[in-house]
Amino acid sequence: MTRPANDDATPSGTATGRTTLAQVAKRAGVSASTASLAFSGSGPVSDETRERVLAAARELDYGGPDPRARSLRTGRSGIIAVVMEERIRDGFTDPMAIAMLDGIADEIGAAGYSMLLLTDSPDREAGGLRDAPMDAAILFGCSTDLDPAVAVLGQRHVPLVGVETTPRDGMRLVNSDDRDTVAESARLLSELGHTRVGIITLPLDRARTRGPLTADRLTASDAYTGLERLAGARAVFPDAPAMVASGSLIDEGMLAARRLLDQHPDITAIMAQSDLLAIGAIQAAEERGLSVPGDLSVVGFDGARVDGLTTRTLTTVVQPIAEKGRAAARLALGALADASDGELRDELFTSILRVGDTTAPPRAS
Amino acid sequence: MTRPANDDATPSGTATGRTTLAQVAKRAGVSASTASLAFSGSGPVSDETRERVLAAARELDYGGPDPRARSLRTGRSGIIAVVMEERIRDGFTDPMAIAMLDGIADEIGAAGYSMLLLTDSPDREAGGLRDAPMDAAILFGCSTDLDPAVAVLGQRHVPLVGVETTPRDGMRLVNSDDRDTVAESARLLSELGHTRVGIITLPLDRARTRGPLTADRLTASDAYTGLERLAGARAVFPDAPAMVASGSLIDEGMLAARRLLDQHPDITAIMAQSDLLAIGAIQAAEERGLSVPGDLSVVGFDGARVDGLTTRTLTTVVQPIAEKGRAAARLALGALADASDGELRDELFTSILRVGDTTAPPRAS
DNA sequence: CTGAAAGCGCTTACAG
DNA sequence: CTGAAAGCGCTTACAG
Repeated sequence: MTRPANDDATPSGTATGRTTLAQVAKRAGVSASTASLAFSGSGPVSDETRERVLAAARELDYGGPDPRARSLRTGRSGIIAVVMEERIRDGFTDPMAIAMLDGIADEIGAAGYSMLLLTDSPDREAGGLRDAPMDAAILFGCSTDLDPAVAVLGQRHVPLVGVETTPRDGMRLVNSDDRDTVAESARLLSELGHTRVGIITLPLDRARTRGPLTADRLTASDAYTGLERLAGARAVFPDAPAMVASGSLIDEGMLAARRLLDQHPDITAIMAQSDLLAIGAIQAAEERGLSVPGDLSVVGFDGARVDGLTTRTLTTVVQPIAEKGRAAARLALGALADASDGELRDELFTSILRVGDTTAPPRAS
Repeated sequence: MTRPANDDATPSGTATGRTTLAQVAKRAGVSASTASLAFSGSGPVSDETRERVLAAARELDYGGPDPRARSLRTGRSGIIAVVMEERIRDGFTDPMAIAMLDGIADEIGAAGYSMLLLTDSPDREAGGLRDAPMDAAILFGCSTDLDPAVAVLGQRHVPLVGVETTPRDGMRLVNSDDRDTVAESARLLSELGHTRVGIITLPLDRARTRGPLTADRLTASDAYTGLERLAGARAVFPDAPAMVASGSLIDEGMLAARRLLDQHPDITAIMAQSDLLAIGAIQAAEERGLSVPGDLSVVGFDGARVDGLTTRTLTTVVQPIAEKGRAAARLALGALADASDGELRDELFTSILRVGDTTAPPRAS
């Protein structure tokens, strides 16, 4: 729909004004093939010839082979797309998203590829998803609903890698054993003697609706990450009340914890589905005079290093987030190498429960 | 150098396996031109013909025109690059960077373009800067040194827009009046009665070296943003001691403030060059029993909404950061529309001093 | 080590 | 409203 307009100052048979490889070759007195080889370094060219070509390029102010033309010819654009389901402002307030993106960029950059950042906001037409050049795409986010993006990209036959998403046909996956590790942290609480535990979850629908988790909402949700972590907690505490946050934010953790403590004043521990939510829960507890972990134990998830919070060590599940990003990038790059795709396998990462100073036995009541 | 390898499963005269527009046209019984028009919607095609083409596409599982070919033909890739000088992990811990990126993405997306994210880390070969397709580039960061990126991109004749950077030939600029607004916040302190003020600055060199700002370091630095804000503060307090932080982080603000308070125990106010640094300064003050603003006034810069810090309102300079991002995107897009480039002007934004509850008269001594 | 030729898949004047 | 033709700028077998 909205697509770069071409105005009219562009090709139509006549030159565009820009220097081309052919012109450089002519000036250097060699063929276009040789000039091409001189630039790419991927063929046998005498040093002297190469020098002549590069000199000609300098004289003509030639900036190197046009990536657009190369990309058409080679069938590769050198671009890997990363698709987030939220707008940048929301997605990147989460340090986990940033750390993963960093891992992706690392691996992609080392392979000579660049990263195209696309958002799959529900309110916008597919945009870059439909039109942008890309050799593969990595999808991530809280995964409430990536179907539209998957449909568009699948239609284009772009190899797809999902991070923390529901398994889907024709899509490689990078996941971690969240359910198990959350269950492990729940058992820690259980062994400490806790029996009444509250849960703060990540968003469970696209609208990011806040509020108590009802049976209806649970059934309606398809938010992979949130549901997995919830299942882990409820494996140990089947009846634990849960409050849904509208994002992985400290402020959201505070809001949810306040409501949880209001509605269930008897809980002795809170399991938060992210470290930011956990930090918010701690702040909420402290603002009403509850000490952590004396009066309330708090468990997080992520193992995020949060700037400005050096005072205490959160009990949390540390996930290898940058490594997950790198794995996703490797899968995406791998899908290009093998046309056969057969060798590529989903990657399942293991996280580790780190016991900090925010958990303790419940106060004798 | 490192450039997507072509392996060998690619074009050489024979088909690549993927369906092409020509095949779709043939099946629909129309010419390639008509099929193209049916997809782009930019020409007169009867509804019935269009339907026939789209049906043929569906039957052949054709995902739409190949962006690589379109881009060669039209001379546009539909991609705007955003170049940060740091690695993603570092650049995106700054909420200002994220907010600006959000503004950029907004405007770029609305115009049907996508955003390529490149980093210009000193330790890596130019990477995407040299090879990636792009129609224009936006450069930002703390601007200690963007010269290498500018050189590479300039060589490629890519239109350039700099945000908060030193003016440079052939590059459009988006800046704000930081020097003036920082001076204004300094005058606020002065009018409250402060005479001994400490400054915490953003990084002033590529290595992001911490420590007291000496005359030598000041001379050696070319960090546009940091130097401008420093000049504003010293316009009012010429002799104010300054401590250089290694990033815009709460933890860095704490470190710098501690050293400042150690070395200059008589200061009654701290001017920080970012809100995160200011928050760190407040924490440092409180950890040694100084109350803010009773014992120490603290002024920030940015007007960032920092998650988890709802308790107080920082006195700070609020800059229209997302608007700056949008302006940068508009300039980049504008550079494509006008080949003539003549209409495009630098954009200078105005920030506003917001007086919060972290400033007060100095305690009578 | 170098050159001539073909063609990647599309879009756009142009002519009807 | 539709078709035939040209060509965007490059890279890559292939032949020498």
